[in-house]
Amino acid sequence: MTKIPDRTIERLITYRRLLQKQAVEGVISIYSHDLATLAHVKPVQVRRDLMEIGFSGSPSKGYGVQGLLDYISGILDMPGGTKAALVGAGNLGRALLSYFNGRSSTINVVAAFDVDTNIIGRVIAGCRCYDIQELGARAKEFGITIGIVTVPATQAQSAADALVEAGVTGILNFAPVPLRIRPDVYIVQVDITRALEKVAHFAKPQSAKEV
Amino acid sequence: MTKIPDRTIERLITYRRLLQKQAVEGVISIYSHDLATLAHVKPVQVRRDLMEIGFSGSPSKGYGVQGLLDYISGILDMPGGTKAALVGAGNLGRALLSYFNGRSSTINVVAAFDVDTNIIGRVIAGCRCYDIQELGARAKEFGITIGIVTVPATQAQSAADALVEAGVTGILNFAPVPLRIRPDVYIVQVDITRALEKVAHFAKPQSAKEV
DNA sequence: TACTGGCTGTGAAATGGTTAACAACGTTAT
DNA sequence: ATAACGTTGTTAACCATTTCACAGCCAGTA
Repeated sequence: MTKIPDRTIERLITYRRLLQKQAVEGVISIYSHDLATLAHVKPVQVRRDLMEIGFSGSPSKGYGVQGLLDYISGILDMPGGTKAALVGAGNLGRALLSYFNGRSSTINVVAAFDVDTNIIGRVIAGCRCYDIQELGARAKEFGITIGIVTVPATQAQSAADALVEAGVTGILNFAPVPLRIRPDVYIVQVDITRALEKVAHFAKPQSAKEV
Repeated sequence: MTKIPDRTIERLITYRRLLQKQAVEGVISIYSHDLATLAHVKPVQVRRDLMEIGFSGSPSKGYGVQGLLDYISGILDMPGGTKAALVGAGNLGRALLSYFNGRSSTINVVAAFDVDTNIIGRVIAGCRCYDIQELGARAKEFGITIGIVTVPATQAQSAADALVEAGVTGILNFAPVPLRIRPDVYIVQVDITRALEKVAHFAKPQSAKEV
């Protein structure tokens, strides 16, 4: 199979979430048109995405919900699940721990790490917080493959370096700093300050009717 | 001025952040090459972005740091600053309140709203939490123009509707649900669960050497 | 002054992603 | 059985964005 584009993967994740809801509501099959409406995209986009991954529907029936769900999960998920580590158990880190935990059955945040001795040893959302020094050892122990960075900007690069050193192959970075990392480690930057500033800009009255 | 592309705005926000750091370090002027390195983009991308907004540098001197900073801020910021409301003062909402507060001088989260009577009345990061019923009144009182949605998925749509009703022109949505809103209200979706799943997918060993 | 080097500014090409348009097909109704 | 309908699968056109390639310019140098 050729490489699936980044944007398509994002939409597949959205489709899966919507399909899960449809499945529990007892929907057996769904048209590209309906899935598109739910996902806020055009029907042809849905059909193209499913073509991309090689999933076929049938005319007059649409796509089988359960079949499509399993098919997408087969593409997205790591068999056996994914174990993640969170580095930086401050306000944001702890909130994300609670947020992520139990939301996905296939991705589990199994350990948190920090430098603050007040936090080390605590258990947050069923997840123990260790000294950052132990990252390498615990990563091996738990089989951690991805890392979540929620430290202050000044420490983001070294946190990322430590994660790479510990063998992770993907990093979710919440610090507002572009990370410099080996190209074989996949990075997703979630820049919430930038997102807020973006909203502020486009919400300006001018941006709609600029001269 | 013609409309500035979405992606360009995102980069301008990044440039500004990097330039601020350079400015305090005493850097007077900077080449597209250097700014590009800091932002993890190509030099030509920087030059094209600055061309897009009509800012000129000089050969052999590069771009004036302070001048560029002011120029970008003039484009991005609302004169007089932007007031935001946060709806949903749960774990994530409270963490974001602390995170945003004091980070930007031009965007202030001035009020939080929730339905939980245990939370209403509390002050988090210098920001009082009101009953969601008061949203309309407080929005006018404080001059709120953008909203941040951090409620559970099931209530995201109604929270967004309430914000639009209260007159906001932009929404930053953290709930994993595509919002259906008037097209003149600008929405930025920050889907952290999707971001995590995306990392998990691309961190799969297979995704590099798929059959 | 005339020359050189390295930078900016920008038309043009390339790339990546989205949308239009339509052929092929299964289901239903006649 | 077959015609009509509405859907899928897909090619080709389209659009936005990025990148290339190079002209124009400014400072420094002989």
